[in-house]
Parts: sequence; structure tokens; C-alpha cells
Amino acid sequence: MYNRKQNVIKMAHQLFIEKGFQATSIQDILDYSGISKGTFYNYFSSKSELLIAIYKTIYKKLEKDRNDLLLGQDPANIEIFMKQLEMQMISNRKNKLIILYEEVMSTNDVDLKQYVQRTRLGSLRWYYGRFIDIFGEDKKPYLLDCAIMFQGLLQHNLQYNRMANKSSEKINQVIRYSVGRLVKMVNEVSGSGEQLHEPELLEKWLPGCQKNDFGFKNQLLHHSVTLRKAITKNIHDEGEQEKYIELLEFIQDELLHTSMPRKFLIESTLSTLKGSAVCEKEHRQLEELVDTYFKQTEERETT
Amino acid sequence: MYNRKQNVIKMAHQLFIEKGFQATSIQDILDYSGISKGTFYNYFSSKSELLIAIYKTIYKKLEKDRNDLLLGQDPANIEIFMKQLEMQMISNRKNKLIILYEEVMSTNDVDLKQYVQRTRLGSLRWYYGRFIDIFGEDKKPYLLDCAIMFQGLLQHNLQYNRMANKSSEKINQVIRYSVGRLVKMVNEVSGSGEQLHEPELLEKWLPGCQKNDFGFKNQLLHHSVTLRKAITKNIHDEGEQEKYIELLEFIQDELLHTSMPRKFLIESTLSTLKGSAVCEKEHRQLEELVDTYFKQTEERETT
DNA sequence: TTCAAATTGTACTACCTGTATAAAAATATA
DNA sequence: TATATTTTTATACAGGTAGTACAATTTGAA
Repeated sequence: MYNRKQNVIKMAHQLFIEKGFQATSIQDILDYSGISKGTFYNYFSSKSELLIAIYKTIYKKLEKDRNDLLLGQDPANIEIFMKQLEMQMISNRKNKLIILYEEVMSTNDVDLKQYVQRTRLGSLRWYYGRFIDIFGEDKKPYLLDCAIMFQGLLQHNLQYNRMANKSSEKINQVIRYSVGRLVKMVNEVSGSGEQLHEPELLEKWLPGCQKNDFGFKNQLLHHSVTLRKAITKNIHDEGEQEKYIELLEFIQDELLHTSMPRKFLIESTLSTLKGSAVCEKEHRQLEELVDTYFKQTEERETT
Repeated sequence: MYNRKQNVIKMAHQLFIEKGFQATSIQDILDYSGISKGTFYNYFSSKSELLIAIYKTIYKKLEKDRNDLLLGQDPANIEIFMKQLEMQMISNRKNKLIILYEEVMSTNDVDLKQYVQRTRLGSLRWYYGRFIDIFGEDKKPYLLDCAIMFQGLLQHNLQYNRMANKSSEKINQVIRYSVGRLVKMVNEVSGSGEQLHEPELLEKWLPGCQKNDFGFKNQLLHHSVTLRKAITKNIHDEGEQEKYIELLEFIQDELLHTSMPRKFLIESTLSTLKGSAVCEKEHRQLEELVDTYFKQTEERETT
């Protein structure tokens, strides 16, 4: 049962926030969520996999919220960027993500480590993309460096600010200060022409091809949101509705969060989705987007 | 036997570097260093305490090397600062300190966590002190902020640089680039007068009073080095020599690495040390330094 | 009602940390 | 050298964890 599993994820997350990942034993989770050991191992192959499931649910929401803030706004507007940052930092704090990250790096679990590493790189890529929006294409060669430094700078500022004002943190203030430094830094390095890392490295680290192309991601999210709205509006059978939305989410996930999206699966899912017969225009656009995506990927692979 | 214990520390460090802290069981350490369980628990009360012992030996060497680089040099010379950084980064890499740090944050061991936290703050304080040397007293209000940001910025630059050039890292280049950013940042924030954190926070976080005063630390180290030289030169009995050096090291350690140095202990040790009857001038200076230290501490405590 | 799938309880293996203790070995002392 | 003291060892033990196996039970859908 899907809800049951979801409930375990929720309960475990609570425990992890309270006691930490390592300190929470599987037995604790069993007691707290009221399931048996057998069921647990039916859901997850290990505690690590459960943690990944928690991460995924948090990130799904975070990415959605983050993109909602951008919806209909000028991507070059740095105030929007700061709002996005604040939203993410509050989410991180609430879910104690940073602490859970650090904990994870200790485990032996290779998959888990890799997952966290990819998430960090994903965050870096997001900064890089947004910096292009904000500072312009011509600054591109310096923007990976700036993303790297900004990530570190902001993290430290937040961490020590938290230590300084335990009760009343001023996340907003810290973000504004950090972004202030960032702006100067971008101007400075682009002015003097100093570069430490090639932005091409990002594609090497995160071989997701077009995923690095912000246009693709934005388009995908846009179509996805529109289709979802159409589905919830036009399909009244609840079961059907849920089914289509799940299909949509699967496509989105496969394209954005898999290193090698499976073409045949996506195409098959798309044709099933077509059966819903809603919002044909957006549907066609989505198909076209997927098409060009795979065309470009194939080109890339043969070179 | 001291050597035996030291050997265990060495062997365990090797294992931790190879397999990680968590992944190394106590049994592994016993097998690898050829001692029995009883002996292990005679030396250390837990694996965590062993790790702290490892940290301490590494840091003792690191601090010494770091101060040797400064010996007889102009503290305002930024090239020296970069040399110190490079030395530390190479040591960190060699000993895999960063990774071991991250691992530690996961354990339940409160003492261990606290120790690592204090070490990080110690590093921050060191940056702060050096920045005062380099950029001048008048920039003081902005230098804690800059230390915080520099710590994060440098760490991230190094981390991603390592990822980019797995085989041939360019630590020197990364440091030069990062310090370049730092210099501009200091000028910028001091020019615009933006401040995020009060430097006084450092004393709140690391209640070591004068330890934050670089003058004190430098003087102490200076006297210590001079006295040590005099002892090795003038005392020929090896046992005596070792005894006096141990006393000296105890005083240094108590003053620099304890949150509440014990006055009576230090004074007693000093008077024993006096018995060596070497280098009376430096001896008197050391006594005076300790005296003013405790006078200031008491003043501070009564306000 | 029937049947398959999910869930439970229980027992089990294998590993871990840390404690206890008597015997053996090394070291110091007389 | 002989004796006393400390250190080390081997071993067994208690109490905890992750994960497996499997028969018995419950659940949910046809």
C-alpha cells in the first residue's frame, strides 16, 4: 500500500530529525511507525535506501516550489533569486538536510554517497544556470567558479550566523549580504579575466546532457505543469486522474533525475498519456521536446 | 609503554585513511597493530578517543610547522600566508582530515563532535588573527566575516578542483586564486562598511580569552621556542632534558588548548622549570607573560 | 467465498562494542 | 637473582545492531 510506505517515510524522517540518522535504529523505525521488520524490508532494502526515499520526497517539493517562484517572473531579477534561496534555506533547516548530508558521508554505502554527491552537483548546476540568467551569457566562463565559491560562502555564513543568533536567525539578511559579495565577485573576476574551472566540467560531472540546458528543463517543467492542471480539471474520475498524473511524473523524473533516460519507456508512457485526450496542444509540445532531447543525445553520443 | 601506544595511533590512522573511521572496527585495529583488546581499552576508552589522539598528534605537528613558516618573517606578508595555507592543505589531504571530520559529525559521540567543532573554530580564529596581521587593525570589524567566507570559499574551490583534476591537483593555483578573491572582498566590505558578524563572537565561541590575542600566542610560542633551545643546549642529561621539555610543553598546551587553564598548575610547573637554571631572561619573560595573562583573565571574569 | 498478496511474529546468523577476569609476560625493586 | 608490581593476553560474556528465513495470519480484491 502506497500510503503505508509513505507514512513510514514520514515517521522515519521525524526520527532522523530528532535523533539523527545513525542513531536511529531500524527497530526504532519499526516501533515508531508500527510496522514489522518484514514489511520494512519489503519496502526498502536498507536504511540507506529509506533515506534516499526521504531525500527524494523533499527534493521533489523543493524543486517544485523553487520553480513556482520563477513562474512568470524575469529570471534575471536577482530579488527572485534571493527569494528562491531563502525558500531553500528554510526548507533545509526545517528538514535538517545539511546535518543528514554530513551524516551520510560517513556510511559505507556507496550508493548513498553517490546520491548525495549528485545532489550537491545538482545544486551547483542550478546556481550556474541561474547565474547565467542573472549575469548574462557573456559572463559564462566565470560563473562556475562563482557558483562554487558562492555555495561555500553562503553555507558558511549561514552556519556561523546560526551559531551566533541561535534563537533569532536572520536568514534573509545573510542571503542579502552573501549575494552582495557574489555580485562584486562576478564583476571582479570577469573584469580581470581570472578563471579557475571550465564550466564544461559540469557536464562531465553530471552527464545528463540537456539537463544542463536550462531552457530544456524550464520547458519541460512548464509543459508538465500545464498538463497536470488540464488533467485535474478535465478528468473527473479520481483513479484515472491519479494514474495520468503518475505517468506524467514518471516522465519528468526519468528525464530529469536519471543519467540515462530510457527512450522506449518514455515514448510508451507518452502514448498512454495521449489516451487521456486532454490538452492536445501541450501534449504535442511535450512530445516534440522529448523528441529533440533524444535526437540531441544521440548526436552527442556518436561524436 | 609510550611507544606502543604511539604505534597503535599510527596504525589506526593508517586504517582510518584506508577504510574510513566507521568502517574500521576495533577488532581491525587490534589485528593490524598486534595488541589485545584489553590493552586497547587500557590505552583508550573508546574508538572516538583514539581518533582524538590521532587528531591531536597531527595538529601538534601542523601548528608547529605553521609557526615555523612565520618565524622571523613579516606577518603582513601575504606570500607567507599562502605558504602556510599550502602546507596545511597538503597535510589535510595527506591525512585525509576533511573526510575524517565529516565522518565524525555522524557519530553520537558528543565529546568528539565538540572537539571537531572547536578545531574548526580554532582554524577560524587563526584566519582572523592572520588577517589582522595582513590587512591591519583598522579592518578588524570585517575580518571575522571575511574569515568565515574565506574558509568556505577555499574549501569548495579545493574540493571541486580535486574533482576536476584528480591526478594533478593545483593546490598552489587554487590558493592563489582564492586569496585573490579574499583581498578584493576585504577591500570591498571595509569600503562599504557592511558587517554581518561581530568579531567578539569568536571569544564567545572559544572562551580562551587572550588566546584570541595574537600577540599573546606569538609571545608564548617565542618564549617557548627559545627556552626549548636553551634546554637542549645546556642540559646534557637526556632524562632531565626530556623532563623539562615536557614541562614546557605542558604549560604551552594548558595555556593554548584548554578553555580554563589552571593557574596553580602552571605556576607550580613554572617554578619547577626554574630549577633548570637556564636562560633566566626568557624564563622571567615567560613568567611575566603568564602573570599578565591571568591578571587579564580575572579582570574579565569579574566584569 | 476464494485466492493471492501483503504483513506479522519469531527465530536465527553474524557482526559489533565494551566489560570482566584469571593466567601469563614484562618490568621494576630489593 | 628473587620477589613484587604492573602490563598484556586470551577468553568468555552481555547487550546491541542489520539483515534473512519462513510459517502463520491478515487483508483486499475478484
